[in-house]
Amino acid sequence: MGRWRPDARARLQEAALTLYGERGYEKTTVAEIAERAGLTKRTFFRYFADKREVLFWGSELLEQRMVAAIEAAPASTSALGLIGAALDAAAVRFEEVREFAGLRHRIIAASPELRERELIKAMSLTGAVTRALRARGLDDTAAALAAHTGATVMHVAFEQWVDDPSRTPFQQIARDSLAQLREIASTG
Amino acid sequence: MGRWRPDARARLQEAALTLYGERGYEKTTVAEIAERAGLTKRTFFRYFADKREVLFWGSELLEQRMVAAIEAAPASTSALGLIGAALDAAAVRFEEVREFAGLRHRIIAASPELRERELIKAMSLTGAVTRALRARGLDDTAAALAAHTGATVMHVAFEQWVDDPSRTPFQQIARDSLAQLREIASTG
DNA sequence: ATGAGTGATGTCACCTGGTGTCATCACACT
DNA sequence: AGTGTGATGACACCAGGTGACATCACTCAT
Repeated sequence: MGRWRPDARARLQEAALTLYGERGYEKTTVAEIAERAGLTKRTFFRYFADKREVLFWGSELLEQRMVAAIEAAPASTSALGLIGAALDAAAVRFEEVREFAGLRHRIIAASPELRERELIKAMSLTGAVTRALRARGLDDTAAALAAHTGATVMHVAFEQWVDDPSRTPFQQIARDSLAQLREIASTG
Repeated sequence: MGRWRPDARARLQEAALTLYGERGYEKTTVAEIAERAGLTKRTFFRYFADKREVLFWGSELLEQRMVAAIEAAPASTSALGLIGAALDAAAVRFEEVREFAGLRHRIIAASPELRERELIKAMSLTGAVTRALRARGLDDTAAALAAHTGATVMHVAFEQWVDDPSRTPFQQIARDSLAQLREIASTG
């Protein structure tokens, strides 16, 4: 073993998730998280900008994958087709973290402070998707509308997926939701 | 004059707006705001739940007025017509506070922490509008879609209105934006 | 092998947001 | 005159967050 136990960041994340789950976010102190990870409060703040961010580390990865999926789609793909590709990429990521997704989601839902943070992350993601769609030739309005639509579908599908006991894949739920929305849009 | 100078809340709001504008949100302490208002930090927190909330007090009023407008619309009004009525109500409110709107908007835009708070307020508003639309007989999906659409239009129109030197009324900008969206939706 | 970095961590002091608790005191009401 | 009452002040305290500096195992050039 090296000088320090490795994976300090992962240990902090795990400790935080456990403690937030056991006592709730507000009743957990950063010092407690750090102690459980065998570190100090100061080190916690070297890895995470604040007490909330420990639950959101890795969200850039989701963003990158969705943007990459949009960039990689065939040239003829329609706007909603691009959204579909991005949602498929999100599905892959979600399945990777399914183990923690339910607990994490419940923790966030229970705290206004964490919900605020989640919202701004979602906005950031929508902005990135909008830019990726513009880069694919969509005009500003169409890109923004499509990105927001994708965000709505992702949100709805996630809620359905996250605590689904039958473990239906996210991809399937998202595709169904998107198809449903297509129908509403075309018949309304 | 009574025992205390009246309008403690308004004094705190004004002091906060001024100081946030002069030094920025993060470099202003609550103690400074309170002092400028002739009060103490403890009293600040009796009027406002936290340092951010002082900029958002009154947002329930906007919500109430928009919901009331939806409730009061003629029975035959379409979904987008209800959104239009809600936007008209918002316009009235915005013109009432136009004097402070620009500064307030710039302060919020400059601080991630304040943008988080603004987002959650917007979500709360969208939720209230969704419920009001459901109460008017729209099904869940249609209500949510219409409310989100309204939120998008309001956001876009607000950005255009808030620092417009020619002082175009919000109502006009919002109506134009909504009409534009109707066109996009019907031709797309 | 050795001595000078290097980088992750610890230590400590500090500021500020936020809260609980009790004191104060002008006013109102009896 | 006496008794609330309600807005405010005073004070102590906790926890999130930061800056500055110390530590110390490891690396690498000489």
